[in-house]
Amino acid sequence: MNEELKSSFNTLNDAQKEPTFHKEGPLIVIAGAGSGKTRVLTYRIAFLMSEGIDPFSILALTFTNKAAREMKYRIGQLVGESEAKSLWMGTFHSVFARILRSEADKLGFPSNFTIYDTQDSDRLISSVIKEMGLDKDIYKYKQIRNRISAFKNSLITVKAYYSNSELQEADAMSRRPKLGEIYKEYVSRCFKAGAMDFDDLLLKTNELLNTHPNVLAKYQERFRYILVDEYQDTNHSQYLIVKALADRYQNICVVGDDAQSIYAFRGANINNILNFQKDYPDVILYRLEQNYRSTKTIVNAANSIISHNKNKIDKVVWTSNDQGSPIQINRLLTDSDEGRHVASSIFEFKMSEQKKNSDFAILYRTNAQSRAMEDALRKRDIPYRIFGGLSFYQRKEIKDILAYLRLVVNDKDEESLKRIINYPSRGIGQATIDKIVIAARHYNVSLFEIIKRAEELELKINSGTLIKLSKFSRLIKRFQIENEKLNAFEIADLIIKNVGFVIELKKDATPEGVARIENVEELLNGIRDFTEGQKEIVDASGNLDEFLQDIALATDLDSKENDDNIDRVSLMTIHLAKGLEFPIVFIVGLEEDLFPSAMSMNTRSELEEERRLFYVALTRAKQKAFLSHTISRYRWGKLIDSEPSRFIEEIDPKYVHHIIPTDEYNFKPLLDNSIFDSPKILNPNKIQIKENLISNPPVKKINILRNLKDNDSKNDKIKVIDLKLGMEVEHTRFGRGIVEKIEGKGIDKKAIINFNVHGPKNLLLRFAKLKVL
DNA sequence: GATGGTTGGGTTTTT
DNA sequence: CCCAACCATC
Repeated sequence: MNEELKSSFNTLNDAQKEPTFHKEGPLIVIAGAGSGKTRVLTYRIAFLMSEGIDPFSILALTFTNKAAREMKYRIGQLVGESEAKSLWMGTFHSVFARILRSEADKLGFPSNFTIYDTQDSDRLISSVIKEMGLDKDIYKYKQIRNRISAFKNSLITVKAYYSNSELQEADAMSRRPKLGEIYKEYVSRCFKAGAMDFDDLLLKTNELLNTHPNVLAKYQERFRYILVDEYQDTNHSQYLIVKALADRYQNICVVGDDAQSIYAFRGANINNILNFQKDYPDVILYRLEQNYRSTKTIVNAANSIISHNKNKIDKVVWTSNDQGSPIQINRLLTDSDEGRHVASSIFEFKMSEQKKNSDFAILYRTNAQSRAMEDALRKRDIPYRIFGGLSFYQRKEIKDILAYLRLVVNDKDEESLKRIINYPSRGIGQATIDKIVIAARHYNVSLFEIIKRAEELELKINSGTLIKLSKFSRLIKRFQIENEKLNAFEIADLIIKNVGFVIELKKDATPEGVARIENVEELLNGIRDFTEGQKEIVDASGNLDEFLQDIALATDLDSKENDDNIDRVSLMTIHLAKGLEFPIVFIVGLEEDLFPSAMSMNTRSELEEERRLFYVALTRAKQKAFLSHTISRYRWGKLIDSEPSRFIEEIDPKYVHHIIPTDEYNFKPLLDNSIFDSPKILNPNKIQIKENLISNPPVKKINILRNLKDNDSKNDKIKVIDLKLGMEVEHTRFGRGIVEKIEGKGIDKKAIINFNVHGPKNLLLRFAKLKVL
């Protein structure tokens, strides 16, 4: 080992060194938040390589491709870039997709199989339900998709389903006796389309390893050292893959934290980590409990939250960092107030403490919450970046183009074909497609095969439509021929020009339409960059197959980040924030039914997962954490009252500081006349007691606004702007508009105002920031 | 038979 | 607010 490497190993603490230098045999690292588990994995791989182990025989499975890239880079810095390049590193999905492509023939799939995303799966399931003549209100495609996904993640194939009477009975009981048939048809349609969904990438890997002992032996020999990050988030299917591959040499290293298990909804099984010691009796368990990331306040507050969970491995996360400042809890009136509060806090921090935008993160439970934050940040001219949500590759205009590209590579891909056969509109409608579908089922061939041979088959399609079909099939065939000669960029450019996407999109001159054209340009630029990049890789061709494979599993978190260095605030869901850290973190929307989500309050285990999610959120913060909740929030375009999340009370009160801002518009007058009185800092428990006194008998849902109203109806001090029909008004956000309708009385008075730019809006006047002109 | 407008229903989290 | 299914029109 060279001196330089040796000295970098000395930056590890003793607890971290032990698993890093563990040589042979299974090990598990239970690592608390911020305890440097990524460092351990990185250094461990560097250590193995410095011991002379071939990087080609090391497999490291990470949770995101970005994490893999970063780790590879850091290992490259430690042991040399060229060495690090040969490491097998990536997500389960991307690593095994790659293996499946090279072994696809053994499973009867083409090596350039298509990967169906969730939307493709949904559409396929919907059409199966429709074709089977089932009631779509009973057989809801989303529920069916979730159930099929759960089956696949537990390795319950169609065959296994039919030999399990319990599952069948459960479905019969829930009025879905045909579920097995849908499952069967879905699987067979995917197979015929040469397509795998996300779950198949794992399921088929299991199938491959189970049914081909020679293939299993090959990969067991190759991957002599296997490392798995975020092991608490693996599902049964992933667990079995790892178990099979590690069986020969047992050099398996898993790292995880049961307190951060937040993917049970996707089939993650916390027992994988809890039972690891049973699977590998010789395992050595290491614990990393010292947190290097956060202040004492944050670490202790997080511990106090997680102590409310019953199901957990006992460990004590501690830190020798400073105490830090208390966690601030802010109560705001509405979601837009919450946005303003976050934006102005960031603004003030930047002024007073010289912080960069990238020091801040805003974390939320659902993607929909980003909007209020974006609006407020934009108003303050604070640059931001949103991670997740609708990813670039999921946008309609991009998916349309990708559908052409996918169809050219794999013309059996039914979902792609259906998507673009009449886009841009070429006069091939639903009735024609239905006939083609029937014929395809009858002859047991793909839809495209039928279209190619439409004229020779007697399909009862009129001659005009037949000509249109033949034109379409010639178009695709021409692209296929060109694709043999061209690289990804050239063929994509050719297709986009020939199909006339841009002309189609230019019909829409709205800002959104213009943005779509820009997205198409961005896609082309992306393909060009990809093609250029592939030239440097030895075995790569830079053709369309490779590009589609590359993007099929790409996420926003993976791709966009390194392409610009603009200093921005990060916005993302808590799920996406796992593994990341920020000096200052805002966790917004801490309200019952939102966080914890209304969907996860049925069982204790679901609630515990929400609590772990909150734990993850809080432990992202290095220096300061701000929590906020609102009294009412727009949901589905309606104002909904909300009560504070139970999680707020679960934090040990020693570490929190409740704040009611007084500078918010409309907020102070309300307070002055109400139960809140003057103190700025108050204890939420007190409020609750008072409310319960006011509204007798105690109401289950604490409705602060209603209580205020009752209080105020006596002295009637709330001022609601006086509007009359036809008045012209100005709104801080929507601009100018005309009052079209007024309804309700007093504090509940609402008005429909038709805004010049934003169209008609129904506004609650006690909140609306309106000025009469 | 195709197209476009309207309505009504549904929204957790992600590879 | 966004998407899918439905219905009326060309």
